[in-house]
Amino acid sequence: MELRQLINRYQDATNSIYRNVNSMMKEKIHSDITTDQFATLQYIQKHEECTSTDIAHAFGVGKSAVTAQITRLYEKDLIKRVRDDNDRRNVYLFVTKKGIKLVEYTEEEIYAEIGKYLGHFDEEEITEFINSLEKLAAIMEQEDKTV
Amino acid sequence: MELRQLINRYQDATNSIYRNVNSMMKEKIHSDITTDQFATLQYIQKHEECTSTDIAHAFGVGKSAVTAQITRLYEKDLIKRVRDDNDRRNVYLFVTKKGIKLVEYTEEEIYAEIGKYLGHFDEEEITEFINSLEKLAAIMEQEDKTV
DNA sequence: ATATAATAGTTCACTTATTAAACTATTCAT
DNA sequence: ATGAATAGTTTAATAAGTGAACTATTATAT
Repeated sequence: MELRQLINRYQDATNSIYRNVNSMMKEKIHSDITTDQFATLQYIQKHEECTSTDIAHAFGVGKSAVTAQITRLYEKDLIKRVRDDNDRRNVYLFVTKKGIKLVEYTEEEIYAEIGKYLGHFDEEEITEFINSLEKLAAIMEQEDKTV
Repeated sequence: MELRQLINRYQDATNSIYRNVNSMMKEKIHSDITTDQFATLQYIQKHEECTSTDIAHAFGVGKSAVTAQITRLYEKDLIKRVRDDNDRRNVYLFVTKKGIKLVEYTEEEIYAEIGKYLGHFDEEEITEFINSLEKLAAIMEQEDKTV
């Protein structure tokens, strides 16, 4: 099997998955926030007390993009901004009660949906698959640093 | 292993891969077009004589988004729009010579890069991995239709 | 001790990508 | 021949991103 063909298959499959995950997420988010905003909210919930800079690194975007993003969440009362009194440059981010409710409810729905998909795979196939994904991710991160 | 954990691992890995692929593509596209624009250009090259509607379906976006997208490519002299004389509603899309050059050159670079990543996997692991990806994609497409 | 660097976050101006609705032009169907 | 359907575009709005300039604060180096 040729590299070129494998890459095309990889591209087609990941594009299709990406598109489907996105539209599924849109369906499951019963709120006026976008999938991007939900991803950021979810990140903040999983990394309480994180900063804008953390998010910028995690998502690979500039700080100004994050400011805009978290401002949208802030205006919807989904997150809190808490200035550090020891180092007043830092602003720590927290999810509000309203935000936690939204994340938890939406995650339930999304997990149920993904569970349905994964029902078509047996345990071994899933773990092998995720192991390969993680291996690929790790290689890419490394390759990035050495450049 | 719990579903929730598997999903988190899946999410983290795919996010990381998506981010890395994107930034790698940005590096490799030696032109003033975005990764989205390149993806559209690549699609047109692989599906010569396709229409805006085809692209809208393939990428899961509205027709007006595609009009905007292909207008950007058109203004950069990368594609041609050819009105069908038998059914003058249709506009068929073609990549110009300049566009073909850009796609071919960039694909070389991207394939070389991805080849480097895949060098860390053995043949069997890759095909298993891509098979699982395609299976997941197929399941999602189906699930979508039944809803 | 103070001037200079660095860091964290925000603002600003601009571009890209997207949506939904209204619109034009054309073809199909009864 | 009229009304419905289709293909594509335009328009107005929003979201998301960049990069540069800016504010405020802290660290460092002579």
